[in-house]
Amino acid sequence: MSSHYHHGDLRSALIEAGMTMARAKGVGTLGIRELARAVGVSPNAAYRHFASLRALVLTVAQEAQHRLSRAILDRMDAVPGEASQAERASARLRAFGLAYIHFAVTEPGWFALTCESQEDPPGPLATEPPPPPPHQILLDTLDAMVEARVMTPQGRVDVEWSCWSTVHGFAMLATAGPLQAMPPDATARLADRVIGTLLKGLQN
Amino acid sequence: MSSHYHHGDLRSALIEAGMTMARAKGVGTLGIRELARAVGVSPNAAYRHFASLRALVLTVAQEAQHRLSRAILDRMDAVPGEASQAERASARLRAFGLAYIHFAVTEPGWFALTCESQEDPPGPLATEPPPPPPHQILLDTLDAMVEARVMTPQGRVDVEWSCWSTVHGFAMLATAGPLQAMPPDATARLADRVIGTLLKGLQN
DNA sequence: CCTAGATGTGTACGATGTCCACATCGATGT
DNA sequence: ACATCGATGTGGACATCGTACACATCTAGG
Repeated sequence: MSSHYHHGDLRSALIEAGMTMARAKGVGTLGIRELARAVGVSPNAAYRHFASLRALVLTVAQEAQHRLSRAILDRMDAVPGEASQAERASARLRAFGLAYIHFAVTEPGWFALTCESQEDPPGPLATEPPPPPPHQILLDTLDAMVEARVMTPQGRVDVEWSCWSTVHGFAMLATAGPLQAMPPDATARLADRVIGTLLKGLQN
Repeated sequence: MSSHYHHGDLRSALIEAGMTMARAKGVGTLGIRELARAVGVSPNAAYRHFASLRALVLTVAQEAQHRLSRAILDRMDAVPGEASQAERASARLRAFGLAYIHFAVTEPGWFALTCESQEDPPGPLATEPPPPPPHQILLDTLDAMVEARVMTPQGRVDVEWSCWSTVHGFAMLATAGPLQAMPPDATARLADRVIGTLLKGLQN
């Protein structure tokens, strides 16, 4: 019989199973055997597509990072055309931070995955071109701010690390730190304040 | 013979072994069997002192947090008496951030441990009284700033989260993120800049 | 001195990541 | 049409891990 001895697209199936499992039970629970079980396949089948558990996790992490980027871009593109280019540029930076934190709070499992995402040599690229990584989006957003004259070129130097530190740090505190227990709407309000003082520090 | 069948102070020995191992090989490598082996004792002996591996790790994490607090307090106390109370208060906040980041960069294994430190019910307290947790140190430092009139009471609201987000986020980027490869002195300079823009954002 | 509790040992079980040999399938060339 | 070969999936084995259970040993108090 032409049974399902061959799965068809095991690689994608494993990645997807990894995403659902990370979302449901956290990053640490990702395991070769459990993932293979979820897909209905022998544990060793996974080794035809990934060199090790670490490689699998890294690939899933890359997928999680893509979703983060898309969430950020969606929210930034939803920023209305403000009166001035300057206002719009600032509003887009604020949207970046809020989207980053919102993603972390609403999908903590996926967010934890994005933190594992390092340089990755693995397999074939996805069908659709990957979005730019969050870091690149941030750089572009800041460049747009100096172009809109809301930030001076010398004020621009190294500020990406201020932005990323603040936003990433808040996301950490909210998902794995002392803000874990805070209700989501309160977290969102606090995030808005924190990003506000960040923007104040960036002026001129 | 009064052999070493009983170890004497196995609990402390396990904690210390956990600290050295976390420092050398990272947090993820901490294991009951390996720690017991390092102390020269049967794996199950550890269970007389800790309910589980998780409990052991949490206890070691608490010890790491104490060292973080002491490192912060040391550096803050080394801040010289400035011309004004106001300058000194600001300088102490800056010292807090720099000490936090310096600890993370020089002892990444221990810093990763402090991130696991949650509320902990475990065993007997240490002989000497524990230092206040970093969060409390930060709160006191900020209160001193409003007392020194370098910050208004309404400006004080929620700023601890701005400070902690920035400093903790930078530490994360430097130890587990894209700044990992940066040479330590460059990291220190960048940290100084980032804390600078944070302080600018806190003004008034 | 003897007994009871605290502390350490040994064995065992289930689960995991990964290696190896083998089975099965789809495409390819004759 | 058919043999073959590479890609893909299976099964079994091994070392390691956390941890539970029964037992050994030491130390303190009556």
